[in-house]
Amino acid sequence: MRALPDQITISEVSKRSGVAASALRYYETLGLINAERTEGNQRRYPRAILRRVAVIQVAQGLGLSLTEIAAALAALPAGRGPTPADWERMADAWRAGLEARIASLTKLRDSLSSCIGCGCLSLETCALFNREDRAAVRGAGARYLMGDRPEG
Amino acid sequence: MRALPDQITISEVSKRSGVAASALRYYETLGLINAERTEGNQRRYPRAILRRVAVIQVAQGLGLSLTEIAAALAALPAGRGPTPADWERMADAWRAGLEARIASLTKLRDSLSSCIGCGCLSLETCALFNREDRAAVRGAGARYLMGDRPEG
DNA sequence: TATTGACTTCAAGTTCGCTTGAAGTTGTAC
DNA sequence: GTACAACTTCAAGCGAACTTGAAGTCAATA
Repeated sequence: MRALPDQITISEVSKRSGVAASALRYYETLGLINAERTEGNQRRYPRAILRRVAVIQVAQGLGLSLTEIAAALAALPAGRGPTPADWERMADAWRAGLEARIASLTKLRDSLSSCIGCGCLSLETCALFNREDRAAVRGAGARYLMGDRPEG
Repeated sequence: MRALPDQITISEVSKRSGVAASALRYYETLGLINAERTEGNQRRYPRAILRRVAVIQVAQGLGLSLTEIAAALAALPAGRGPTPADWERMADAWRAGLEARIASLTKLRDSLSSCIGCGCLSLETCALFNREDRAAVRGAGARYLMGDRPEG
């Protein structure tokens, strides 16, 4: 009565979630997930890991970095899947982020449209040069795309 | 009567455009910009370079990769700034891309909202797992974020 | 003329989210 | 008990968009 029936291997998690085993190991180094080990040091996951991985995927799809996701998941009980309440709280915060992103993209589009309309080439004074708008466009990766550095 | 008054140095371009000199040199290796050289091999730019760099910045802000921008700029006369007509053509194409991005983010937000509403945790069947939506979120960088690989 | 600051090239480093490969260990099925 | 797939760790590589550093050259000024 040692091995519970819901211990699954990394390749099974990989198959069921669509996330490569190497990626799952990588997530572990970042503290997004964790696993118990067999006597021979192999990972064994509880079934609830699938939900946790699913949430990670959704969050990534929303454009969050793994670090941000790690922070969100850190608020949850240990290595298990989130409860409906947890999920609701997270999703709500993420939706707000999404909406902000949509808003700035819309603003950007409007600027571009009016820029086309007026045929302006005095770009220096153009609304498109608003830094905030530009920063909001970037998705995952390329975090230091523009103006994020101290630059001595 | 050799040196025309509109030849500016790389540091001046950098100051006026806000783009680091190292970045300008990098752009040159990618064919985005180019410069004449002094006898001593230093770069000298025509003033029109500022408009060209400005357009690069706007395009980046819209989420285009430098390679994509290079392709767009390749249609323009040599190393000079774009004419109003050029700009209009490019901006129009870019606006279309922006609108597509806004549309998929909006769809994503709606999925997330309904997901919150129903409190669903059967994430596997959730609209948020639609790959197309997720792929559309990424901005500059992280091109192979999900599902872009052959994966033997 | 000498110095200083701006410039040059080239190679290597950075971040993010992984993948790939090497070299060795474990688990399972026969 | 042995074969073989699946696992382990660790180091290195990728791609985008740059930055940083080294080592040397050029331009302007006192």
